[in-house]
Amino acid sequence: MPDLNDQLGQQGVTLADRVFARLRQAIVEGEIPSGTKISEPELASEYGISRGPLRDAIGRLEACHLVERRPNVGARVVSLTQEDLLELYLLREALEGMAARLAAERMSGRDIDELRKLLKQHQERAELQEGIAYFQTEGDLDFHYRIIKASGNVRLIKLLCDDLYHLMRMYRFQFGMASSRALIAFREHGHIVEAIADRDPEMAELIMRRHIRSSRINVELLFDEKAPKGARATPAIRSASAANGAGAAPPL
Amino acid sequence: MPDLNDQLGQQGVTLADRVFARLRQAIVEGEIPSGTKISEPELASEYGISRGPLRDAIGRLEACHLVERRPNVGARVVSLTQEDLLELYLLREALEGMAARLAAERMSGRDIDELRKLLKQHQERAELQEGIAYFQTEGDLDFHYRIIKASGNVRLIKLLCDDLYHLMRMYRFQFGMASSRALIAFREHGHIVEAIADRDPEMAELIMRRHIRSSRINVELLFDEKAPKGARATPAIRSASAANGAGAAPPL
DNA sequence: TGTCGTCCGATTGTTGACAATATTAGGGTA
DNA sequence: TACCCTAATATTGTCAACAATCGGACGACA
Repeated sequence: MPDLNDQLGQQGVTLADRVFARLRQAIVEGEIPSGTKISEPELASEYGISRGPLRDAIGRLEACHLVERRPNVGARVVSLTQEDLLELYLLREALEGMAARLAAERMSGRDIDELRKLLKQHQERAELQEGIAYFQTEGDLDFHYRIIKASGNVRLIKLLCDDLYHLMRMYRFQFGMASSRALIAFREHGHIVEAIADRDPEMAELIMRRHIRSSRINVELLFDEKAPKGARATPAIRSASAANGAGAAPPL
Repeated sequence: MPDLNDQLGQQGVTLADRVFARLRQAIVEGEIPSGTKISEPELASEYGISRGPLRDAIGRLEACHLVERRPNVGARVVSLTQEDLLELYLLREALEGMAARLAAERMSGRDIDELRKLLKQHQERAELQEGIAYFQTEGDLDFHYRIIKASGNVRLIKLLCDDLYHLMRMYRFQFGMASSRALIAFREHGHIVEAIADRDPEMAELIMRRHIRSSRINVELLFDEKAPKGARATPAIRSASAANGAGAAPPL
């Protein structure tokens, strides 16, 4: 599982960079639950740094919509709403459809082979775990991630990988994923690869869009049966290491 | 011409907010040319503020891709490349196509009338100036802006209006706009409104996508004849008030 | 003469203290 | 008892100084 956006390899890594990456992971994985107030003095002392770089990091979190900030009040971890998730799916449908089309046009033969290999790995793992863990292990996001990168559109890649996908992961950590669609989704992935291998951009876009649309509708149904009215998200997974008072946090 | 994103009306406006808005405008409108190094001490003294909020503002500029930052080196105003502009158009095609579809589904009748009125105003002005100034006066962006907002998709709106559109404006200030397409574009706007008024989402998306694609191809041709090889942008418009040494900058 | 290494200056990253604002607790009054 | 006003407290926004890093100039050496 390659890191979603590896900022390794670049030269200088500042303090704010590290605390940003760390906070993002903590938020996405639910260690800091939705709606939590981000206290600057508290976090600063926990990480053993000053408020300067911390504020910088919080600013970046705000930029990718993981926290919301109000002047003179503070920042809170975003509260994920049903509507927001559906909007996210609509966006993904348009953007990843485009990515699939571009990938079919520009992806190298070697990368297509790599993609096939990835699916084969997923298949073995999926068979092993009887299809229940395809989403949880993020094999799904990994697949989508590769196609996005294969699009070659720098701005599209940044947008999806740096911003939207962390939000998607956050939703998955909170709500879990319906495993009923795992097998279907896996097959659809296969069809997408086929379309790309056939160099059929329109087909690749079509299937990708349908793929994401199906996911969205599945989520909609899930929401409707669980919470009839558009209710806020109540965290399902608990923080593993949120209650470890002071000390905490290995050095950056 | 309403402000693209009015942060008026909200309560507390911090120093960083104001300097951010100001810097963004200066960059977009070419007052601070492409590729310029952003010197923190210099700007801080010019605006009469400390480096703290200034760094915050620069961070936000980086978030919307108006400046690029390297650790321990500094920030530079982005250099607009031909490839980047074409990527931008591809993104717009997907996103605004989606916006037009959603607008056709959800726009209120009253807002449609408003949109018609806007086009009528544009027509009068366009006739007055013989079609040459449709793009320059940003009537074009204004039209697109309304449809985006009418989509009702909060995330889509933020993405397009807060980030991508400032970049588009920056390109227009640098390269100017081909006025040859002004009349055509105006007519296409009319068709889009008709499709929306007909509550025909598919048609609205189709026309919007074609509209933006035509613009892109027009830009491509323009680039090809001007600079055969993918050359960097050389600023065409000069800063009006860049040379006013010290003093400068009315208070924030 | 060209290249490498070192040093210096300047800029950025970071820190801690100060000022301004919002939240909350408490008391007074209708 | 409920509501409003006031004051205390804590948090955020801002500032100025310190430390770390980078870019360029100068000079030594092949």
